[in-house]
Amino acid sequence: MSKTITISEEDVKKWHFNMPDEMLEVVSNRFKLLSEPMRLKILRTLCDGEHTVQEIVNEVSASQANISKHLALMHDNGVVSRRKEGLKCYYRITDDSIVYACFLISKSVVENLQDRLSWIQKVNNSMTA
Amino acid sequence: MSKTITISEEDVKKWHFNMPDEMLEVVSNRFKLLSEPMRLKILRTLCDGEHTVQEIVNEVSASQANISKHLALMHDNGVVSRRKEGLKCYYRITDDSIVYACFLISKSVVENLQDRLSWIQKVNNSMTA
DNA sequence: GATTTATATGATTAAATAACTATATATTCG
DNA sequence: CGAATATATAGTTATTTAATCATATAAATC
Repeated sequence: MSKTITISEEDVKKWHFNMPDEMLEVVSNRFKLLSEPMRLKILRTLCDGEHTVQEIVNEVSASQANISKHLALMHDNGVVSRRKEGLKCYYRITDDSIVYACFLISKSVVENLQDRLSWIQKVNNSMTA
Repeated sequence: MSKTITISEEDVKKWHFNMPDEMLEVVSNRFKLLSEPMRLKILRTLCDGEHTVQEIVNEVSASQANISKHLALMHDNGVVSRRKEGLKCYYRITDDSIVYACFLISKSVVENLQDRLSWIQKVNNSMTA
């Protein structure tokens, strides 16, 4: 039995009616947090559970300082949580809904690309016909 | 009967395993597109159907040039679609999954804020007790 | 065809920020 | 205590980009 998340059209209606400008600012910040490939790589790594900074550094091949800054930023914004054990520091994704959102956006992007592809193919067919 | 979208844990697992670096770049671009308050305001306006540029300008109170640029950017990326009728140009949201993602992210942000609030309240209670 | 209206586009400026280098902190072990 | 290891943090630089102003296109109306 798999955990699922369901969003209804009413939920979305609520979004559009209840969202004041100030809230949109906060939401846009969260989107900005997810708008860096490096941070998405980190999140992809953290998808299967907690990892140390070093493990992440090795996985995504970037400098330790860079990874630390990205982790600090995401931690400040509550996207990842931290647990210290001796010298090591374990990071994990705070809330799965972030990953769900990543999935949704990816899906949307792929659908866009497919739509364009089918147009190109139509044009291509009519040109080679 | 309401339209719903459902995401399972398996979907998310797929995300994390199938997502190559190049795809993460594309996904991060989509997130970047949603990381501007002004563009979220535009999308909030477009939630209830298509609107002309002027209608949007009036709704979000920004300059026409600014709105036009944001709309052009979102159109280039397939987030909004366009329909011209005489002098007027009607924009609409191409794919509802964008709005679903906005809802998910908003939900996540609100949950974060609530968690913090409950901590603050605990501390506050213990200090005033 | 000239004017008005709706939208788009170029150029400029100011602000945000990712990556890098160097350094600091903090914990473990000898 | 001193050395080694793991992580965090300043400071700098280069790049990106949102907003603005001015102008261009393009359709409708007189």
